[in-house]
Amino acid sequence: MPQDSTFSFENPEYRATYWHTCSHVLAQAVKRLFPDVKLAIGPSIDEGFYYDMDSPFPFTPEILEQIEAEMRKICKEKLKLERFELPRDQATAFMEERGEPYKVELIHDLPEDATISFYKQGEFTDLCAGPHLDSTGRIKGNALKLTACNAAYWRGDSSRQTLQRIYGIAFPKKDELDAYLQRIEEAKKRDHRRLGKELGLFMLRDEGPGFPFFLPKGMTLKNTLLDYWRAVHKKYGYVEISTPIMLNRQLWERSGHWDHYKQNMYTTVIDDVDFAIKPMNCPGGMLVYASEPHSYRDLPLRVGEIGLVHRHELSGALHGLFRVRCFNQDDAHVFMTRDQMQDVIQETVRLFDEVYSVFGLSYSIELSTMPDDHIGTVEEWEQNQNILKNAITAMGKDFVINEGDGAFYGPKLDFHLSDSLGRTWQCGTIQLDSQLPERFELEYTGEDGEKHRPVMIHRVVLGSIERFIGVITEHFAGAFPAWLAPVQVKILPVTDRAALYANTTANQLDQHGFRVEVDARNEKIGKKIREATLEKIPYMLVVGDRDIENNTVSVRRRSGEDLGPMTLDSFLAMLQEEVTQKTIR
RNA sequence: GCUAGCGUGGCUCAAUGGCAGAGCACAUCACUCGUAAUGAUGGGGUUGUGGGUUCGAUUCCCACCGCUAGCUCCA
Repeated sequence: MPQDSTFSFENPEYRATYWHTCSHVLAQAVKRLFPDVKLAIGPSIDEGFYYDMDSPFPFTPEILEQIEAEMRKICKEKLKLERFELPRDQATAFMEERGEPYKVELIHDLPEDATISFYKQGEFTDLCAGPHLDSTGRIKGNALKLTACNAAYWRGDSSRQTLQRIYGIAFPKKDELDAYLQRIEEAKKRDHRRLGKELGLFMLRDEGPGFPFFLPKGMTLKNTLLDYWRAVHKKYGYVEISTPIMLNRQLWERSGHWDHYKQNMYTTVIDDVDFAIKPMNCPGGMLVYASEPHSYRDLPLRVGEIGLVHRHELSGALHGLFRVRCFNQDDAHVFMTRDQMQDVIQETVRLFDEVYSVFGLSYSIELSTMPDDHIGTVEEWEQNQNILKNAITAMGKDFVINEGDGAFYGPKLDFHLSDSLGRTWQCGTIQLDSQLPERFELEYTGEDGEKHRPVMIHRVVLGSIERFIGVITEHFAGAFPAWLAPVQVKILPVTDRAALYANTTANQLDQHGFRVEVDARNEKIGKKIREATLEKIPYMLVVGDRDIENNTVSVRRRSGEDLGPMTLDSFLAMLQEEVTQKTIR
């Protein structure tokens, strides 16, 4: 591939090609150093590349350095990459001869009419569809780094061979690699597990793996978030309920969870009857709907629930607040007639837009379609998928299709928010469901006086309150906007003489509903400022003799901005405005 | 669950087959100070848990628990 201006590293296709060729260089280096290692697959990914290999020994950091050095050599050798094709039987023989069983399996599984192509660079040849750079000399050896080595299952199947995956990253310039590594370091600093500990938000203990404890400051954050959630939902016409955490087996059989979700459910026996702790809120919600008759005039009926659910996740999947075994879903079920579906979905997306914009979070939408393990007919699924598609298309929103990833009861729209590490987290979801109303025989009386079956959506905006708190902790690097900050104002008396004035000021702020603390320790003002800044408290009020005399407070932001002395009333007005507007600064 | 690595005061981290240490935090005392760390003194640890090897284990070995990275799965 020629390296002219159309093939800049900014171009995603060129970048993928560059990284893909890097993965071949990686494989070549490993084969030179360790001929016994068997090669599996080695693609480019969003950030860099990897190669899966079957090795009789683990790749230690020292070995990775050796491999990296060999890769640099290969780049310097400027080996030409040459493509050639072979018919299936010759291709198989070629890889069998080289002792590459994984490649043989890949060839075997290629479609009948597939072109089987290879890329050769020096003594090394790999099965590959391409494309590739024209020479290993195109790769900048000193801007290349192997970043990790981890386990991966052959073909992503946990019942098959565990392979070792070597990850790498590469750029055309050394400073771009340095900037990338710098960015990873920065991201580590805002890891919500670290900040959660430093800021006293939550903790995890060996006694309850995956079951987070919320500490006073984290609880304030969570409650403030929920206050906002309730206000928004009230505006959009929702009512709120709460359903039990544990319900009997019969209910879960009726909902389908006992058959489709049991491996993730915590169960127990009470008075010889099987019970399950709810992994989802829907069945309880169905019982509430079914508890009284409904008219078409009530629809759409929007019923919200902050529901605590428990799911038995694999121990290796647990990750701070991002992946836990018990969490609160900001759930809601909207019951409606079939012809209200499009409107309700659009209204829900508008609600999502409103909420996400408050946090300054961007998202992308994924449409997940019928999985293998599903209930309901194919026609119904297609019809429902089209309703979702049409609703968002009409709003001018883009989406990608995630084939076969729907819930077992219906297709869904997933909203993926981006975090500071560039990872995306599924938070919001809108799931269409005509199955549960059927199973629970939900009804409403139509205009015609006849009984009809409603349809419903399950939807969450924040997804899991816990995960969302993790996401925004990283997003804001712990410096929450004033409306959310667990402590909004810290009052810092300069000397003991200002202690009384500090307390009076604190009381006034408290009476106006602000969250305030006083740092009355016998420490220098510099130290108090330093610590309040590290605690990421939005506003510091320094009060000393001068302020007492002039009846002022000296205002400083956590950013270091010194707003100077002002009356408490001016400060109150400023803070009130910032909190009401939910300003991000 | 799988593969690899890790587990030392509240936190961040040293050290060693032979008396377990530092900084921060905490407590006490002095200092009363105006925008990112005042000083001194002191208390605090069965080195994740249980076994084993050894004269002696925090260090070596085994099992279990938990954590980290990734795979798988997912809000």
